[in-house]
Amino acid sequence: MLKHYFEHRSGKGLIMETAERRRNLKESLIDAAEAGISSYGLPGLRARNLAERIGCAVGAIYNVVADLDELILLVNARTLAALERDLLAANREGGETAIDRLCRMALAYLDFATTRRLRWRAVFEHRLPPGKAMPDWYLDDQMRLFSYVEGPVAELLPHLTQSRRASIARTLFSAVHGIVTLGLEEKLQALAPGELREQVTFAVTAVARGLHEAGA
Amino acid sequence: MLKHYFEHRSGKGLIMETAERRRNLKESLIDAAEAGISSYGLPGLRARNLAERIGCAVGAIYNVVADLDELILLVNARTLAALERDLLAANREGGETAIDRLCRMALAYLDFATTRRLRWRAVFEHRLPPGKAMPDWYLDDQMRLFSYVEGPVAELLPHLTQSRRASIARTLFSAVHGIVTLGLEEKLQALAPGELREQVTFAVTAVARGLHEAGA
DNA sequence: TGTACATCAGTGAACGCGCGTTCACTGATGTAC
DNA sequence: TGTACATCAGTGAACGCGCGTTCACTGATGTAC
Repeated sequence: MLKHYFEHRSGKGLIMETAERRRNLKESLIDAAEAGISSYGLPGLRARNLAERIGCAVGAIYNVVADLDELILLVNARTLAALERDLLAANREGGETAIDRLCRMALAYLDFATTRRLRWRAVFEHRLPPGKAMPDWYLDDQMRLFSYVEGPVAELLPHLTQSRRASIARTLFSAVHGIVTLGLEEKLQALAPGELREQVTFAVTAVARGLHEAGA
Repeated sequence: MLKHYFEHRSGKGLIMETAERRRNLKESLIDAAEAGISSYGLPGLRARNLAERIGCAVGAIYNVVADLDELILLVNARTLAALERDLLAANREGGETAIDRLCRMALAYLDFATTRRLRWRAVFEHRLPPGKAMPDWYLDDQMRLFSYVEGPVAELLPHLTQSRRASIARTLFSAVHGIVTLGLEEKLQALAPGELREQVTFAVTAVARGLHEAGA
């Protein structure tokens, strides 16, 4: 039946009209959700709001997405992907030492979090209701971020086992995450803009030096 | 008028009957709020819930507290005070090197966060509505935590300026905070219990060594 | 000490709001012949 | 190509819920004389 449909219409440029509209709707739904979160954080994601912004009825949302939770996950996945790009770029950029590359990645993380503060925070603040479990693809997206730090770490300490390297990469990532998180926390006394950058590079180089010394 | 009241009643053991009941109510209100948050996080704090738990009417809450937000702040202040005690104890405990003491404090932080996970998380998750500002006493409570790290840091690097020392202390604190936060995040792949402890001491010693080398 | 009055802690039903989600309906799009 | 029918994307009013907060009321506690 579906095959027949394909054959029947192929070549007319009208294939899957409605399926395409569906995709477009989903796309602009995510766009709108992203915009809302970027401006107001997770509370900026309201069904009626989204519907108004993309010009559809509230009910239409549920043709394309099961939940608002699913929508948040989709937005967060985008955020993770964007961060991933920035980290990769920072890692590739130049041919300096591993420590330099680690610093650049850490600073890229800081920049990302600074410029997309609310969207970035949503990744950590959102929690699914008690019953539901995170889909695997999302968990993979998260874990992959840690792995980008492994390259420079391996270069710095070539004789590490795989699991040890992964552990150190995660530690390094988490430490930078903490400095960025508390540094951007407006509940705390604000840091001078440059000071935060300095703290990040300082911490990364200190750890790296300490590692190097310990590894030797 | 109030004086008269004091004189009139003094020595009867009935002084300030109602004021005392008020204090008691406030106390058990905070207790109940703390219990709710400890079990269910911030969503565990509901007016009707609290009233039921302490056996009073919903309205009574508002005789003693302006807001549920104020109540959350009071609970968080308690949490910060408890953490403060643990950190101080860890700092005082023994007479070893500064690095050892830093590690013990970091581990104390980890233990605290582990055993009081939801209550601890509430400190970071709670946000006041856009209009309201954090009271100063609360901000002080938060900033004071950073300062406990300064002692060992000063010992490690005696020639630092005051502001540099404060900055390094904050960085160290934040790094540990990040490792603990992501390590306990159940959204992420769980770490083996011992591995997290190892990561924390590892990071602290690495930074301390790096610092020492840089300072020399 | 006793009495008349004032205060205000404590009550809990009711208010008001915001929100996610549903569902009976409609009409445009797609299908079959 | 044309026609009758089926599907299902899209609609938006309505449902249902949970919640913070209020407020008219009551009675116990405190005050004045």
